[in-house]
Amino acid sequence: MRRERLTAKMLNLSYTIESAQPLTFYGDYEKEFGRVTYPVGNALVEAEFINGQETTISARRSDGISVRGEIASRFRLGDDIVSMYDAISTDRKISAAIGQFRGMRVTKNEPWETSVCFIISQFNNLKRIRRIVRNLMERFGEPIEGFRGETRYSFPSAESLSEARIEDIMRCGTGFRAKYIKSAAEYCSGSLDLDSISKLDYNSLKAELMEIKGVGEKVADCIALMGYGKMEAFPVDVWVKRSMEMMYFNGKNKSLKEIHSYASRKWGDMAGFAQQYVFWYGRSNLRG
DNA sequence: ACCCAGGCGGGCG
DNA sequence: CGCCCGCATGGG
Repeated sequence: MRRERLTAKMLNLSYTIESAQPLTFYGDYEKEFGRVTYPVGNALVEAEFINGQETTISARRSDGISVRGEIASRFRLGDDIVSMYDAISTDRKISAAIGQFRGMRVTKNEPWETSVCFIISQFNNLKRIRRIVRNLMERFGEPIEGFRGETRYSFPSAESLSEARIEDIMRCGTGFRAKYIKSAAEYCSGSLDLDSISKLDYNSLKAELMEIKGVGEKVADCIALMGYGKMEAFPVDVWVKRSMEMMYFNGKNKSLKEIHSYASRKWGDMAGFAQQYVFWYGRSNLRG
């Protein structure tokens, strides 16, 4: 497979891959090589990131299709990253977060895969989310031969998971989320077309997503942000709540509604980009 | 042993 | 609307 090259500025692969996005859960990241490998449909994509003045990306995919579109879309290479940083650098607190993780990008992933990852994320921790997703891929995905002869797996489709037995889904370690996965798979392989709702505006999209059992406000915001690229979405989990309270409310307890409206006023249509920094900054520095 | 994790559905006032 | 509870599982 021929490699293709792209360039990007201010793109840090480690922060992007490690910061609890879908590629954190189903991508294989080899830090020492700056290389990430992940399935796209039943094909495999490999991308190596070489840091320099700009970041050079050398990528290939297993099915012979040009990989450029996939990389450009996944890592949002068309974004004007300078003006995005400009838009969210509103104060010293967020600037500190940006300074610590400069180059961390919000990725744009496949909606179904994003939905499953964040349904699993509820009341869970990063390590377990990753293991559960891997188990689902091994059990319900299709095997793909890796670039070095190793066996990897595709992300299981909604159709295949809709036919799975709950107890077999549970066997992947999903716990009480198994019924949500099964029901979401039935819904998304049946009456809901996740592709067709991509044209909706943020609020309508979020409402549609919340019709999926197991998808509440936070998960819907994660799917809107990382599955549909809605940068105004601002998912508030325990870490974002904690961080926002520390950064902007003197550590005082605030409701989700207050945090949402504050973030929306402050960062507007770039709130989701800011959220990734608030989240990862808080989780990295406040933990323990 | 106890507490927590990128929350949600359901029931109640 | 807001509040409270239970929930599978594994790691600290």
